[in-house]
Amino acid sequence: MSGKKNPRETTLTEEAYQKLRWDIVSGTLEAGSPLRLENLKQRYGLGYSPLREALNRLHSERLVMSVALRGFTVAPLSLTEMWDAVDTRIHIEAEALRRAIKFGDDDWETEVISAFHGLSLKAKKLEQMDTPPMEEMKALEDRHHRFHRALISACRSNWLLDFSDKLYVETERYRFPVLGGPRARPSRDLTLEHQEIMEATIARDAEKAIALLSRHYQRTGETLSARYQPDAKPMAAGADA
Amino acid sequence: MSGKKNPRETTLTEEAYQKLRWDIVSGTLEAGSPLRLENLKQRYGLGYSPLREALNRLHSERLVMSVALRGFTVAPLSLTEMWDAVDTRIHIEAEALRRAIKFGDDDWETEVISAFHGLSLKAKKLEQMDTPPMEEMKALEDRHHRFHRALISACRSNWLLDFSDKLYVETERYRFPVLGGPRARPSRDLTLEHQEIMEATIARDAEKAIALLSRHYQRTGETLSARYQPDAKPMAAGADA
DNA sequence: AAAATCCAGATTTTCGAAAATATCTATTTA
DNA sequence: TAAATAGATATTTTCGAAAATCTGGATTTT
Repeated sequence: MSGKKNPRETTLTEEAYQKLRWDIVSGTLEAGSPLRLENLKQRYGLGYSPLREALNRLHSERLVMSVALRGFTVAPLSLTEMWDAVDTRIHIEAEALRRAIKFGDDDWETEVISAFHGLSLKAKKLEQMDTPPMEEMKALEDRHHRFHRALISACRSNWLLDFSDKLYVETERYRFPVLGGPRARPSRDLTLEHQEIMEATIARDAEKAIALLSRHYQRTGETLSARYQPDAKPMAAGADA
Repeated sequence: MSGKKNPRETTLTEEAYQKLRWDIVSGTLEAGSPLRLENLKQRYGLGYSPLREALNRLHSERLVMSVALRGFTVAPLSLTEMWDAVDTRIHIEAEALRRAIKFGDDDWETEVISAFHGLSLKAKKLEQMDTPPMEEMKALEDRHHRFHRALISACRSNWLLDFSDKLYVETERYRFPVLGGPRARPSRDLTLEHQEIMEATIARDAEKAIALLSRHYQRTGETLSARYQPDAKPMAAGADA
């Protein structure tokens, strides 16, 4: 049932990319650790070519570092890099949201509402579970991404959308351990925050929607900071790298 | 003298990347045309692996399109894409320049001035030539990039710098045929524009510098539009793709 | 005739061996 | 002893053949 039939459904490069990406974002492959091709070949049962192509793609997304002739490593985590991603994301998506609110049509509104619902349902479901399985975490991530993408999807700029995606990937990595870690989501109602953003957007109140979205990201950054600061271990090299 | 000794100076992937990139940006490889591996293998005398890796890298920079199992093509040109790149660049670099002016130190100022001089000298030299050789064009491009990069180099955001680089590559492609084409640079003194930007920046007048930089990019967009509009042929598929 | 099926030929993708390069250890030299 | 050199090992990079997949045209079926 799981779809691993013989007739391949996609390229092996794509498979390698998805698996590596997940293992990095989820922390299975630790930040900073070297990615030896022989290891990966064993681990995923794939040849050199698809692995290299996947690693190069991940390099362009800044999830892995690469030094010519010296191979690949999982990109390090650092608070300053995290904040850079958060700040830049606010700058990019504020503009994108402004334009989406200006240009968005009925289909866009529908997609925003639909994505919000899909997200909040899944979030409620996961909240009630003690230890959600990986599959569910992944599904939640997908819906979260879909919602934020939907908000700005009508901005009519492929470049803004592209950059937003890049930054989503980056911040996903920092957010993940928080979600999975000590289930402390204190004094914060994410679903409410999403709902308020959604409502201001649909109401075409650009300034309010932008302010709410910015605050949403800002708070996420603060949560991550608080999470990492006390226990500096998981971070690669202090908060400076 | 040219450095093609046996002991390799860099990876073949890098070599493939540089050559392909240049051939695309300069228009030698026409927009939209297919990039068959067998051809490229002949053309550059390289094997499949380095070529594929280079093509994937160019794909992530949007210079080539890629469809799984159907190979690569040179990315099409379109006016709307060009304007998207220009507008996004203004948005990104305005913020980056604001921060650079805020944070920049003495070294930064020095680099900005130095880069400006390098650029204006080379520009003056090229202006006096009838048909500048490719090498000189390439050198001018490098200095032009160096100048614009220097302006924002002190912004303290790797993401803004990264995005700016991406957009530079994209716009370079559209700018190139204009430079090489009918040498009509009517009523426009690029060196003066650069100088004004540089001076406002060094004077730490953020608003003025941003306004000048934005206008600079805006005008470039208009020049390119005017260049392409009358003769719609060179564009890939109208102005909509 | 239109749609569906099947076959070459062309092209991409993948593999693992071979070449190139880096890294580590032992040995020599100053 | 410390620095320099050389050799052995580990790792990445590159190559071209083989496998998988697509494309377009001819043949068959409805």
